[in-house]
Amino acid sequence: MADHKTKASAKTSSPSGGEEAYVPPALANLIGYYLRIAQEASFQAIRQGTGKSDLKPGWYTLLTILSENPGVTPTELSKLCGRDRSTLTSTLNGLDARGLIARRRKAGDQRSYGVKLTAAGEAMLRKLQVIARAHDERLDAIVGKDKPLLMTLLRRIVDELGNGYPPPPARGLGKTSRTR
Amino acid sequence: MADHKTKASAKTSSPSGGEEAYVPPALANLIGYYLRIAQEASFQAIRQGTGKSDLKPGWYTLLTILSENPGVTPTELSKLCGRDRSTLTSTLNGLDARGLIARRRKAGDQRSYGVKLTAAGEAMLRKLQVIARAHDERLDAIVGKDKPLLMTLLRRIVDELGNGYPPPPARGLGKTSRTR
DNA sequence: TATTGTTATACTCTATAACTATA
DNA sequence: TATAGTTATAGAGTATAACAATA
Repeated sequence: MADHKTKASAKTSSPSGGEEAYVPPALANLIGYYLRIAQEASFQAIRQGTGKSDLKPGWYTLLTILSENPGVTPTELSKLCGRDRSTLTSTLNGLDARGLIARRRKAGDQRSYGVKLTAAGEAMLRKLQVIARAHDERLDAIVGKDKPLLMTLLRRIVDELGNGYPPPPARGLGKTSRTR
Repeated sequence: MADHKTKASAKTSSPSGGEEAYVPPALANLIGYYLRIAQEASFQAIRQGTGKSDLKPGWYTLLTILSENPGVTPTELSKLCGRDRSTLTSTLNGLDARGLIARRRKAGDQRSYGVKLTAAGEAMLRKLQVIARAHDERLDAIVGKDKPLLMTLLRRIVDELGNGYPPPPARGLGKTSRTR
């Protein structure tokens, strides 16, 4: 269920947001826990910005990457955003259907194609940027002068955890496949 | 697809982890973006700890809350963890099936029941705690002396974003429309 | 009528495996 | 054979709406 309209007990709107989040004492000092709920709060705030509109927050990163790397192939794109290729197909279809991207057959290789933003795609990206910027300005205001340090710490977490700690199951010579 | 066994291009294991994450320049200075990828890296690292085992990382928070609030009802529990009640049912069933929790009918109200950890549930929680602690120690090592500040900042983000910013859509006493 | 737990359903995101058409 | 993109399928995770039992 979800009594959202049941009566006047009307919490905010989402079950997450609203009131003060209860934090289990045992978790209150864990970086990992706060990383999660802070990210959740942030993401949820963004959703409120895009709302029902055709702007899917999930597109933002993808459009940004496309904007900065016009002509990439889906496989390259999947590596850039760290997801499996197969997860991109339907999103690309959606973007294509909305005229936000153009797929152009590669000259040399008939199997592949390059993806780039259309004018509409660039426009959509700009709209999303406005939302993203507004959101991050709010975050900037919250963290204030400590932003540089916060960014440093988060970057360090990404860099140090990001690499396969349990070292690559050492399965043979990985022919240099690079992220690119 | 996912040619994980196709040949020697062998990345780490997950498409996410591995190599250095590519960060689109346009996003590199956004707190929200780094919040997300840092959280992703953290979560992914935890998964490596639990692996295939019967330990679902998602259980940790729930078991912790139950441990600290023995006897809560599902509805109370859903409020404590900020999710809709309906999302708890299947998880509780799973925990129950594994003998990790016990459901006991309430005396006063036949509709509800209290949930508490069994001995096995406490044991499972302890196992998860070991993993969580190890993980957070790694994070502690990464952030070093700046942990207190990092925690303060993350907490501030949660607190300030967490509350319904777009104030409750001011939807009047809508008691009318009910489910059925 | 209101509330509790549950069920049904759906949507997002992501993954693996297998398929096709090239190479 | 190996690679590129796609399809099929699956599984978390979460949401809303509706239901039956009980209050």
